[in-house]
Amino acid sequence: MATAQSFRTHTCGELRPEHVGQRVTLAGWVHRRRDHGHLSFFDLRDRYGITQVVTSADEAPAAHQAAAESRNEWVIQVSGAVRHRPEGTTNVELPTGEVEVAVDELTVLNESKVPPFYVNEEQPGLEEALRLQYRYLDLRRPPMRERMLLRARLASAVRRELERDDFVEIETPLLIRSTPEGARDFVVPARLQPGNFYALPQSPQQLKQLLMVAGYDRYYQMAHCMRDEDSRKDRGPEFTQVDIEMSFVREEDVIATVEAMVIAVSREVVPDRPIQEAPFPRLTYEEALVRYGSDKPDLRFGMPLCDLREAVTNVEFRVFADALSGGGAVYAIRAPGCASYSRRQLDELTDLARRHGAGGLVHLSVEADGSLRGPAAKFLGGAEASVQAATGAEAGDLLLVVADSDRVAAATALGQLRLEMGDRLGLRDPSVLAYVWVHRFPMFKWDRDLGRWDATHNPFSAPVWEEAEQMEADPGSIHAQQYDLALNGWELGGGSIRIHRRDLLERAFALMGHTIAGMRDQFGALLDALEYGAPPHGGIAIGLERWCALLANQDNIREVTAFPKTQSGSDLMLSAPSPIDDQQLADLHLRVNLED
RNA sequence: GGACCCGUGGUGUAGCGGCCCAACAUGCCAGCCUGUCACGCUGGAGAUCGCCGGUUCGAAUCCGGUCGGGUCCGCCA
Repeated sequence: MATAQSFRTHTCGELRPEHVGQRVTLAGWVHRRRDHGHLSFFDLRDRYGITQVVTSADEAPAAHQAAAESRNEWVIQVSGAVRHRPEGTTNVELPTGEVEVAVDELTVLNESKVPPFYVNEEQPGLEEALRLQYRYLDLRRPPMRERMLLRARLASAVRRELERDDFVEIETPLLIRSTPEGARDFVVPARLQPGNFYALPQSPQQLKQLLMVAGYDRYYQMAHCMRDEDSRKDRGPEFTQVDIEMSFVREEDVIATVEAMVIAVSREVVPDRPIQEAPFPRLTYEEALVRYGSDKPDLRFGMPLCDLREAVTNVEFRVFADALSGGGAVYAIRAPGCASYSRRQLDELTDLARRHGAGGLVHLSVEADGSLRGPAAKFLGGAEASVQAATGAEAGDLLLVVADSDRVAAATALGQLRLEMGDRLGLRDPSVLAYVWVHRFPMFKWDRDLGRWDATHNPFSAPVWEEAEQMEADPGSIHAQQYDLALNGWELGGGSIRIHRRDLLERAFALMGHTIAGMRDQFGALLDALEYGAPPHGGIAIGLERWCALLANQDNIREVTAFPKTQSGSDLMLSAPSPIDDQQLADLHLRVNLED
């Protein structure tokens, strides 16, 4: 309950029958007015709710006159007695719906222009650009307000859980050093050091590891991070991560600690959303890839990928044979009851598969007599039965098959089709929270463009200790102590046990083509620190906006961000970015070159 | 860097070569209305169809470009 103030005695979400008879003062926005001439009703709104206030020409002529002149979104202050609404006129939709305020005094605190969109109604088709331009009005709208309050409760619950568990919040700087690893940096010119630049953090990765060396063995922070990369609905140029790091822990310990926090927070913040499975299931990266075609699988539904290698091994169909002989794979999913899909629907699915890297899509309908129908059916030779056995297909089902000489490409393309079919068949229950850990990622992947091995995740991640010796001998075979947390098909966060010994970190970096001098230059502080008693440590970072969006059942992080950027990085309200004037440029020793 | 979709009174939509100096709903303004809660009734104002150029006798409608927004690939953890 908010502290009492002189402007108001109560909020607009507060009054109940127990207040009847009291004289109260409320202040808020005119949400909607219903003017009956001699009697008028106002819904008065603030962030706590809506209360109906009434003016009457007979009882309070001056207030009634002021009410008649008031308009939506004006800010007014009203005083009067709380009374029961007459029999049969209560509003069960409103928590305050049993009472109303009989206004005897109305003060207009500020007028409002007619807003560019409805503040008092949901408007599904409303142009997002307009909402962003007038974000302060958009944020007034109850659904947006609920999401902002949910986000606040989420962050608050996270803090409470972590602090209860002895974590300390430590802020790290926003002006740090640029490193070429990872995403492109946002950069800030250093006025006092002409020609030099700070970078804004992509994450406080090195700093939190240094805090471990410093002995703050349980650190967390609501860390603002910036990455100068193209936006998506689940990522923007700036975001907040729940950044966590712990010392004297193994992978088990971090997972257990974070999982307990996530469960407690979820139950507190969205008590009506069931957690599908707790303890959270754990999949290795390999299992996730092979069963769901994703390293962030949506476990709310089944429809697993089926490996058709055995089933089609003797089939002469070129698409399959080439994929298999090329070291690839043939995977299928079974879409129950979709055998009657139209040409158009199948084309859409084929297009989706292609967009996600598949060469094409083979579709087979299971006929009533058990035979398979489809353009590729005639090439299957005698393999129909084995394909059906491998997929469990029954009459009326649709089989979607992707073959590729790159097994990861085949699986991920089909993984996208799985999600699409999950949507089309309504299998992705919007109420359920299906958290899942994915771990044991390959430590390195071969980067064809760079011609060298590169870290699959964060370059500071430790290898599985028992595998570390083979690092140089067979980089592709070893795994990182890396774990991602996924929720309903989104990557919520990721972390790892870090390398805490300098020699091992140098070996890992060397493998990725770094020279000793280059390492010293970019990561000197961390390398040095590892020589001063760095404890074994590891952590995780959870994307707050993604988590919040999922808890709010939104599929876009802008819906849980107060002032988001557009896809092209603009702030439509502030008109940022913008040019700066010549004097500012001169102070920063910068010259703008807009050629090419 | 690329692909696709969207852009018509304040807002959301319809119109997709002449019947459109543009229709509907809502909002807005005015009048009436003493129990409404998307109050109701009556009347009124309001857009040259994102912008530029082209095709055509004729363009909101077709074509090209451009700007803004979105989704996706690349990128990004």
